[in-house]
Amino acid sequence: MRLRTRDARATRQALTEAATELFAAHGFAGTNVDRIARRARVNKAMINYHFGGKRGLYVAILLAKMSELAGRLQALLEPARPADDQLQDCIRVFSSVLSARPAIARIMIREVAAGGPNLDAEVLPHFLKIFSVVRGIVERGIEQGVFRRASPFLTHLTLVGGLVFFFVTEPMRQRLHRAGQLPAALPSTEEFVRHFQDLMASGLAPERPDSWRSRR
Amino acid sequence: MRLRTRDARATRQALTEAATELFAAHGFAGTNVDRIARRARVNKAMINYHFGGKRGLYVAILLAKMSELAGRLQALLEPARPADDQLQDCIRVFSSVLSARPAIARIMIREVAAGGPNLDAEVLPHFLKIFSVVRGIVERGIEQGVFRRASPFLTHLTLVGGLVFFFVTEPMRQRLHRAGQLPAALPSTEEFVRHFQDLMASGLAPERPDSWRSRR
DNA sequence: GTCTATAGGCTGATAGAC
DNA sequence: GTCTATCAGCCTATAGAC
Repeated sequence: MRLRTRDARATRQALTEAATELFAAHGFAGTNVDRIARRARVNKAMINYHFGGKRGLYVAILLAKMSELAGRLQALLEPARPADDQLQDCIRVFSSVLSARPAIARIMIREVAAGGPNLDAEVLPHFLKIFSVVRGIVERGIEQGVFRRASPFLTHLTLVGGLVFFFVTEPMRQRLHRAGQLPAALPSTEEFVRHFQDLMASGLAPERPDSWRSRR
Repeated sequence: MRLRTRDARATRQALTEAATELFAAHGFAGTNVDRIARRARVNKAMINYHFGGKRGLYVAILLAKMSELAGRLQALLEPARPADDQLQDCIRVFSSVLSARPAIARIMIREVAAGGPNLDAEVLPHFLKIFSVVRGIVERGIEQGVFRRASPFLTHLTLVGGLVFFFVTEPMRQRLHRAGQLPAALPSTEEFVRHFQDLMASGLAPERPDSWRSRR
């Protein structure tokens, strides 16, 4: 009896992991349950038994990943620290979560590109939570005088955009790299994180006090 | 005879336009040829006649859009101007092309998320051309002393990432806005472009000469 | 909880008339 | 070039045995 429960957990996890990779690579419609089950080494009827069907499995993945990401980012805000430090942490944690499972970014961007048809009342709040984290950091940074006055929402979009894009495009970069068609060195995640932290930090820094040409 | 040719052109264009929207919204696998044909008010057998099938139509769209985008960006480099001005132009032109047809960004990001299985020897060069435009601007900016030393490739990724992400997410922002679930004002394309130009400009500006704390 | 077998719907492609 | 009719394959979901 205990063993049965344990097996069920393992079955669910195997299905989740296999489906995450396949949904990321081929999209929801492009993935068939046969392949998910084969990859998970599980009978395909288990998808219906445990998740209520292909879409149920997909939504469960969406919910689990977004709630993990939002939770980890929100934890950043608890210790009161300078906003510019929190911004660095935000980029680092966001990257670390996406880096551990690049599939998340690819699934999310597909979902958003479709207009979010599966982002229901359960998943949507996690999206908004991530925005509120970034907004909080930006607004406090402006108050503290460490950031210039920039739109929190637009800053959120460029921040998340830069991060998500890097991880969404990673598989293709690696493919081109292997094929010898990438006209640049393959950047590591750490290099990217440092680059992006620097870019956002100086991009949001207060205007230079010294003379600076005012072109455009 | 002339009329026949004219009709064929119109048929191809109607199919291309309808398919562009549907591929963007639902992906390649999530779009069926019946819907494309119905939306284009064209018989579905025309897809096979004119494009050799669903995938042929998809690849034709990919090629046309990427070649247009790459061509318009490359035209920026012809007049020799300061690199920071060219960067502003690059962001403006890129946004203007994506803004006129947001579907392009969504199709491209889906394709890249899949690892680029349809980016063949014909389409790939246009991707690389876009990179070489950005790289050229960054490298010349560093030479000219208007940019700090930043990796051209990482700069390319963050630049394109921020732009593409904005347009990929636009339909969802509008949906949330209509549903009253967007916790911020809906930003216009012009606002975004200005925000992003400012962010990249100060993010790439040379290090401040005056005293600046060296934290991190 | 797991597995097999199968039903039932949908889809892309094409043959052939015009 | 365009249209209709149709086929053959694939895909999700489930009934029912264990």
